[in-house]
Amino acid sequence: MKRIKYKADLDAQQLQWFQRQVLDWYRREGRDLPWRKTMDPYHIVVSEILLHQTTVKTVQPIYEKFLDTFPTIQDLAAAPLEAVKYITDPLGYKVRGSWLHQIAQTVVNDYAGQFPQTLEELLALPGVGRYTAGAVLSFAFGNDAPIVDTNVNRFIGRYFGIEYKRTNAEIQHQLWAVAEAIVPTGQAREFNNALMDMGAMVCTARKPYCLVCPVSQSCIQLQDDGVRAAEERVQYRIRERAQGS
DNA sequence: AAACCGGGGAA
DNA sequence: TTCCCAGGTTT
Repeated sequence: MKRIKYKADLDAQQLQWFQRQVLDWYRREGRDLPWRKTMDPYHIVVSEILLHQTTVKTVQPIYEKFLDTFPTIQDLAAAPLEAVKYITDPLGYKVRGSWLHQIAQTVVNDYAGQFPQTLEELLALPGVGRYTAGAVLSFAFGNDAPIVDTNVNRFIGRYFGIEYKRTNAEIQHQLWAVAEAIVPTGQAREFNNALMDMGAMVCTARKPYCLVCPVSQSCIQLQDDGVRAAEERVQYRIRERAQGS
């Protein structure tokens, strides 16, 4: 795989290989998470907003408690804001409780309880940016919509040789363009989850597990780091394993 | 483009 | 202690 900046740089053959490797790995090693058992857009939105800058482990019990307390979007819309914040505030970023409350009221009052299914309408909801909108479109509605969260940002940034740590507009545009170009037709739900799990479990922020990465052989970042860095990375993980996780 | 919001876990 | 976490909004 060559270093790419635009989707025109993608080689169709190599892209197909990449998609296959990532999907196969996901079917073997992917995480089984509560919000992956549903396609209800209400459940998806709740999970995604709770997951903003918040770890999966921290969110899981809160997610269960939230839906247990507000089983339907009508329940959430009718609840007092304080009851919502009581559950969500302990996570930090305390504005998220009111975001969810407002979203519920908007969907119930303006959309007859049915979530909007267009990018534009979703982006108009409070607390819903490009990532969350893409998550709803792909996870709930099965659209071939891309997502770029911190995991995807890092994984495809490294693999395709994009300077993912820089936050300027051009880099972000490139990452989104690549994320959109690599989604396999009709498989966005599974593939987007796979990309996130790769970022969370293999292509980690610190000390990535290149040793067990299914696409390491064509990773630009690994090539740039060189053989010596790659070897050190492997040795680090071997020592770690010897000490017993 | 940079600041801001935040508690919690891992290194 | 620092770094990082399924981001988005405001300045």
